[in-house]
Amino acid sequence: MPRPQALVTVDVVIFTLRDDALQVLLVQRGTAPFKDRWALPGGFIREGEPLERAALRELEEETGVRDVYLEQLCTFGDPDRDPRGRVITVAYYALIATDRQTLAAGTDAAAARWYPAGSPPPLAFDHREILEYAIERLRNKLEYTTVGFQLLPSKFTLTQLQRVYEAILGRALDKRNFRRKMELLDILTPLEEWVREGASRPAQLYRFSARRFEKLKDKGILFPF
Amino acid sequence: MPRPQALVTVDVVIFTLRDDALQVLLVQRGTAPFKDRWALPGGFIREGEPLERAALRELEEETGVRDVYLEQLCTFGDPDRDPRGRVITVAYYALIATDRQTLAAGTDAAAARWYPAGSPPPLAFDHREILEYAIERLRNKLEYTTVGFQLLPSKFTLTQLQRVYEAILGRALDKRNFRRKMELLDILTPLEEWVREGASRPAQLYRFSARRFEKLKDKGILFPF
DNA sequence: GAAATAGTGTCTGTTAGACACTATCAG
DNA sequence: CTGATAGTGTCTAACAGACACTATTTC
Repeated sequence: MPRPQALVTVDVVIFTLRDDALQVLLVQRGTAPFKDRWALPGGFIREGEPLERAALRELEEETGVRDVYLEQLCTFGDPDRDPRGRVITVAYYALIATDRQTLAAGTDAAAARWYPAGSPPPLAFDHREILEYAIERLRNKLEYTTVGFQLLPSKFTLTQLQRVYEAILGRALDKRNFRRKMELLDILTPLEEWVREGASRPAQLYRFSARRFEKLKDKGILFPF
Repeated sequence: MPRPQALVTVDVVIFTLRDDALQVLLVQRGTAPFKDRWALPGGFIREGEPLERAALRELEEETGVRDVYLEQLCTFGDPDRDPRGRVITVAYYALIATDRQTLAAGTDAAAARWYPAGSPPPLAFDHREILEYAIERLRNKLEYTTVGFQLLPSKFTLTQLQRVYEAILGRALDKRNFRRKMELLDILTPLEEWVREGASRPAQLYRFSARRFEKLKDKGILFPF
């Protein structure tokens, strides 16, 4: 029985929140195939390198950030997805907090840009498909996990948190209902700090309480959005 | 930059329901490594073969069934997960209806057996991990999709359907609440047929109505288990 | 005091979960 | 009539969703 070898890459869909919109990091390809096209950051795995570590490496090369939320998404392996031959890619997605989204000055990031996740430019390979799948997964995860907090700084206002949910879900949420649910979930710790956005009443800062969330999970309580 | 080639396999976690318990198909390995150990059905992808088609092929080789529910699970690629070298496996899981679970007479199935999914024998490679992950995924999917129906014949009784949910969720459900929810979801079509299990009152047969389910999905209504 | 955002409470309809008895069949 | 499984209804507590005004700040 034949055992064809394959090349293996990892691609990372790196999300962040900018201007109250879900955005994704894209890099412009410098070489063929798809030269000059935009693509998801990614590359070949190295000898002896675990898949997730390869994804973390690509992520750090492009953004300079570490310790971020990273999760495997799906594997794409159509025989003709890459004109160079049989290349199988394991896709990951990552969430970058708004206060950590500076791009690395490294060589790889020469042509890297944030794009609105919902309206990217034409993408190389099957990266459009990967991106759409990642958005859908993120939307689902938002409903029963706390991934949303990964997009915010450690201290945030309730309005900022609501913006995260609205940006990902793609619809407006009622302020009072949103706050009531957060109150009910009891996973936020209010801080004795306030911030002011322009000329208006200051907003109280909160911190995510992972410990309380663990208790909720044990009881099987899920998020209600 | 080095581009190490890798061997790519697919492994399939094939679930079915037997004796009111969730069971999984395992095959006994005939060759090293892990000779004589039980393992998930799977094997190397072929030249030009898409991943999902490879999984379907393995599935059919072991069970003889086609047209079953199959979904990609996760990809495992630790450098030392296979002593033969860098072997990356794309794991799938499949659901076989109780009335289609006859094993193929083919060569591969020489040593194939159903085992309770929760208490398998020692497994080769990292297959134990793959199996546990598949069970968790199935449990989650049960709550917001109709995968449960894939484990039943096209005609089934409400009690059979409840057994599916109980087997996968691992807990007893209240008969009246279960039936009320199914009634409410309105995705079952009652048939004018009854079956008798032993010496008792006959039970009405139902059929899953995929069309009504699609309507529910459009409205964003999910399953309430 | 005008503009801007933060923050707060009630009502209603739906649903989840707990709970026990009658109906129909074979032997 | 016994044993076995099918089938049925109510009450309560929790939650989702709709909805509008006051509070605090800058300029």
